[in-house]
Amino acid sequence: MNADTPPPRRRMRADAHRNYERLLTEAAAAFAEHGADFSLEAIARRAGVANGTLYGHFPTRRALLEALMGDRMQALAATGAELLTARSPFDGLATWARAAMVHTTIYRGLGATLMQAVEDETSELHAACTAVLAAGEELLARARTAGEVRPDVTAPDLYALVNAAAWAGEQTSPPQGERLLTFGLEGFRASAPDR
Amino acid sequence: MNADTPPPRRRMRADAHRNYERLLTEAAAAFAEHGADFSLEAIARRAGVANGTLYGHFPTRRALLEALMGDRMQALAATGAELLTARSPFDGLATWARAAMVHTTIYRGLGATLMQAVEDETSELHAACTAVLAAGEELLARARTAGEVRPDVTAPDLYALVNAAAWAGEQTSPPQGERLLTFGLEGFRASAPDR
DNA sequence: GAAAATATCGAGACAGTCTCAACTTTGCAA
DNA sequence: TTGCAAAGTTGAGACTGTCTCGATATTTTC
Repeated sequence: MNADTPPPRRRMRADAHRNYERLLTEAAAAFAEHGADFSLEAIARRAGVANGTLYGHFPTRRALLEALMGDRMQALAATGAELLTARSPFDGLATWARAAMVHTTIYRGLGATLMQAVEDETSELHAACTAVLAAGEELLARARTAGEVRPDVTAPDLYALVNAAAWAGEQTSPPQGERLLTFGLEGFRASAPDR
Repeated sequence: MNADTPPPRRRMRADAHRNYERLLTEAAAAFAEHGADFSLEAIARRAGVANGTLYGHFPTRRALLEALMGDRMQALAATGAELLTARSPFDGLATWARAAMVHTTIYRGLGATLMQAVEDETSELHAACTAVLAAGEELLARARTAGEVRPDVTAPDLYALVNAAAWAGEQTSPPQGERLLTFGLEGFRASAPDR
């Protein structure tokens, strides 16, 4: 994954590219196993590189997380677009929301970063977040038009719900994210469908 | 607040009690201003005490937070009991949930501690959490009986919702906790009231 | 194949958590 | 009142983590 991505504008030196990839790989493994707060120093060590090298490629933890999440976010947006053709607009929305929650849960503690990225225009992830938000908005719009969700539910509401549910799931021992998400989605529903 | 609370079993030495109170006061101020992650070292300094003294009284950050929250939690439980007489059971529940969210928001980043405390039987706060959960359950039960909430909504669901909404509010720049809480509560509502 | 450009290295400054042996203060009992 | 054991405090220091930067090494380019 993320095989040939030279992130800055000009081409990277061969050794630099190697280290860059190695760092991403190790970071992904470490974050998946220990959460998004795992020591950067330890990641550099695991990647067989001095910590200065890590900071050279990724000035902040967020930059590293963002490099890791970019593709994933785009994929999530794409999934959203596919679900636009779901039989029931509401179900499409709900399915997507669940996928988004799984996505957030990939690294424990990731939610906060994702919430910040959406508001911070300078974030590498901002474009990806915008795409995700747009995907959410399309799903919402369709459900709204079908009279299946309340007219005042916004894409940021959906985004916040997904991340908050993921957060709650991380805090509870039989993870409670699913339940919270379900209730929240029910709350989005227009009160009297038709029957 | 918390004027005369000798927390351990045997009476505390006068100077120890003084320091204990001083630490609580400074910690409350610092956490309120800078969030629950504020440096313990700095709190000790502000309290005019060596950091070893702080650790002597509060072995962990959580212990300090717990000492700070105990009374507050009990008060929240009491508020719940009062709201049992609200005109509409659902409104009583909703009002209480909002109060609980404000309560969680007292220190930025507190939510995680509160979520852990409810599950950890060894926590100082566990009893207080249980009281809060019980208060929530009573409000839920009343609303359930009145047919105003779904039968499958539990007190832990309510607790998780409140804390998750508080968390979300901390992450968003016009705080979105209120909205999320509202949607969640709507999701708790029984589908077809009567009209 | 050597200069220029680009990366890496790792020591060290800094901040935070937490511990512990030496020291000080308090309260009680004679 | 005194004095001493118990209780409490102190602050240096071990440790972990973040982040920077001058010296050094590797690649690329011509």
